[in-house]
Amino acid sequence: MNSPTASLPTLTTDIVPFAIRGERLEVLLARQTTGWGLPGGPVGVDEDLDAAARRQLAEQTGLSDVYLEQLYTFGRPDRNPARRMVAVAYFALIPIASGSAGVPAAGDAARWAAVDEPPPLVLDHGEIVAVARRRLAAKLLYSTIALQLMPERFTLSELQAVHEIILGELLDKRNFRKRVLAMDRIEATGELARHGGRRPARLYRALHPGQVELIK
Amino acid sequence: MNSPTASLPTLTTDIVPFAIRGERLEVLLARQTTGWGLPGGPVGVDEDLDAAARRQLAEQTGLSDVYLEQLYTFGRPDRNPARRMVAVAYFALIPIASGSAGVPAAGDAARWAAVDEPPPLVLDHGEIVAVARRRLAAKLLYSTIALQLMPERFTLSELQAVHEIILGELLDKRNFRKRVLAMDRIEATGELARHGGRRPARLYRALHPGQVELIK
DNA sequence: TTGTAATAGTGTTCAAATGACACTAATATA
DNA sequence: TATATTAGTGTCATTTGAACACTATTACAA
Repeated sequence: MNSPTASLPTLTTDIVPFAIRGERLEVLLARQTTGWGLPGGPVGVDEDLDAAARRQLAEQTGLSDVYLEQLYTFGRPDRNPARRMVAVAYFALIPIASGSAGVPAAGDAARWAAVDEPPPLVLDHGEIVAVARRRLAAKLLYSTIALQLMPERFTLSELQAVHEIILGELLDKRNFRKRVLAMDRIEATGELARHGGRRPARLYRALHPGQVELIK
Repeated sequence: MNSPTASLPTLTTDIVPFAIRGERLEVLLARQTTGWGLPGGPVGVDEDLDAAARRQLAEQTGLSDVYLEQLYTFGRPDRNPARRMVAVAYFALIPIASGSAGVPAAGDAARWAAVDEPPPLVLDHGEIVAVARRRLAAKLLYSTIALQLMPERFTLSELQAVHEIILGELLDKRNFRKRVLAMDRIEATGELARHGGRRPARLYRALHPGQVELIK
């Protein structure tokens, strides 16, 4: 091994970028030399870990200004047969594309994949996705993390659908509304969402966008 | 852009070894050149992260076979002014010394300190201890993690005292017993603990020692 | 204009879990 | 044998959580 710091593992970040697309929870993958994997890569020698994750996500997928949370550090010596690498894993939550923009998935260097039917991923990235998914589902129940997946304005039905997709089960509409409104972390904007052919829904917004708060 | 073989941050582990001693929650510190800090140090180039934490804990404090859990990875570039270091932090839970043995705190290379009145620690180790303490308290409420701090046999009063010390509040004896027995993770051994001058208490043991299970 | 299809929105009731609360039992020692 | 000390136990009220069905509003088609 001829790395300049022979006694040290290479340190990288890997990011699991989640978004709700269509009726599914999906992950944004980045093309790598040996196949599809998570966005990520080496941490600069004077670069903050969070900053490295943000930079790599932006460089490899075009995504910026998203919610990012450190997940776990994966360091099994055999996780990369070629070279010892330790990965500080993060997950990112990307709001549902509201209207035009959508996610700027840079050409064919990136692609979305359903979390439930993922393609084979390089190294242990499949395991990292699974850990991230469990963490996300667990946090739904006692935090406002789901709001990070929503656009700036959203209906309660949309918010409920996001919960149902991540948890993989249907929720009772009345109980769900009681619960999220009792949290007191969203407010009605007074506007209505028109979607044609049906009753319009009230639009809500997060009271503290960008913040994830623990409930109870 | 940083190439993978450019200079790399040094990767270390730091361990927060908790134990209940006397009526307090304490942390075991290791003497370092610049003062007191957490046990830990550089990860070997082909060494697993968990294994590195275990090794360093054993080398620096003599402790082995303890519960170890990855906490968080601290990587602010300025956390060590001398050299860029990224620390994968763990916490360890050391059972209450039952009887003779006690903790083999290797001479004056190690010392215990109360978590609530810690001495000044090197680098950001004070912050790491605080994060670990919060995580420990949070996990008390929905897991069997407290059992890792107990000796093989213990009374319910002792277990309650451990909870009270970590949570920093008094608990109702009847409700506490109802709750821990309903978890169905400990069993009475049939033996009694004699302590002189008072009614003897039944001794219990963990049904699945070494395992930390989530409840509900 | 009226009917229909589609989604939005709203309370109550029962069961389960939680939290507050006080006395008797068993031992060692004075 | 009296006292001090800790162990051990049950009930009731409140809160929380889960199940459950109908009316309201719109766009569009007939």
